[in-house]
Amino acid sequence: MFSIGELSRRTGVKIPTIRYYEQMGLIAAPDRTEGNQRRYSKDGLKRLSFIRHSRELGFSIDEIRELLDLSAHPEQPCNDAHQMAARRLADVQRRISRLQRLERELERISACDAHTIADCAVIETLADHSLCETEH
Amino acid sequence: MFSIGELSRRTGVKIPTIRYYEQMGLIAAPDRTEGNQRRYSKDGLKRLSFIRHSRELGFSIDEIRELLDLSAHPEQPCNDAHQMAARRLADVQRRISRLQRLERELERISACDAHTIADCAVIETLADHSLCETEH
DNA sequence: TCTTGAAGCTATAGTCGCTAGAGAGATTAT
DNA sequence: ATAATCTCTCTAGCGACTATAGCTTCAAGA
Ligand SMILES: [Zn+2]
Ligand SMILES: [Zn+2]
Ligand SMILES: [Zn+2]
Ligand SMILES: [Zn+2]
Repeated sequence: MFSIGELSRRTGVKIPTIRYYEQMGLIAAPDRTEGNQRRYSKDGLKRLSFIRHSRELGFSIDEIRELLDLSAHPEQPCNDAHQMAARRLADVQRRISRLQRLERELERISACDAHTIADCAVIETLADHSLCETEH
Repeated sequence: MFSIGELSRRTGVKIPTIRYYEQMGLIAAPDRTEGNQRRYSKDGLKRLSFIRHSRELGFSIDEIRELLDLSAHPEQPCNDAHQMAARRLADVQRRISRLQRLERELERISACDAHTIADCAVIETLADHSLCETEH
């Protein structure tokens, strides 16, 4: 049985975040001591680790709720899980390409060799998107 | 003189967002008609376009405030603007590499060829980060 | 056993950058 | 004149936390 602080240390999830997850119904309300403090089991630790890892991979709270439901039914087919991973992947790829376009523009404007604002490529570009090479 | 709706159409910034920017002090409160409706000038249009483009390139509201201040002083040196662009670029690059690590992991787990949750690589990986190839 | 300091409790509000809705008043076109 | 569309203010909500205040409980050392 761990206190919330120990659970936090073991999972890397901050204490207020653990309480927030409890409120959101992602983790069950754990048993309490006589003095009303939360005490977690190994299962609680596993569940929170699953949540943390899913968050790190970019799943939303709602998606994690679904993933937790899936993982509780080992005999079920895993198509749904595959679909969710595929959606996540597609989203990550969209973001990457958007950021890469930004990267190109920022590199371009960072190459400004003017000395005053009046001629600065950074300021000029911000004022006029048609100076950009790509859409964003 | 444009109404807020016309300003919105011309800049692509939604009406509530324009009012929000006014409240945040990014744009000055414009003149009003007798009936209390906002009327914008060409200058207002320019300023909002600058803001929109800066947002698209990823600058925060606070950074945009600084950039607008800079652009109002054409005779000043532009080092500050360069520094801000460089910080933005570095941040974009950090995000890209983080997303690329996620992309690799998501591609890996999406290659699951199991049929049930019990053996599904997606669920297994979420439960255990040590199955990952990279940090994230 | 007592004391002290760390840890935990609840409840509320704040973060960022918007976005949505209600209910009223203004403007424009026919 | 009337109807359709716009605009007004104000308030609340989004997601995923994070911070603060004021209190109570726990655990370890004297
Ligand atoms: Zn410059
Ligand atoms: Zn641009
Ligand atoms: Zn699978
Ligand atoms: Zn991992």
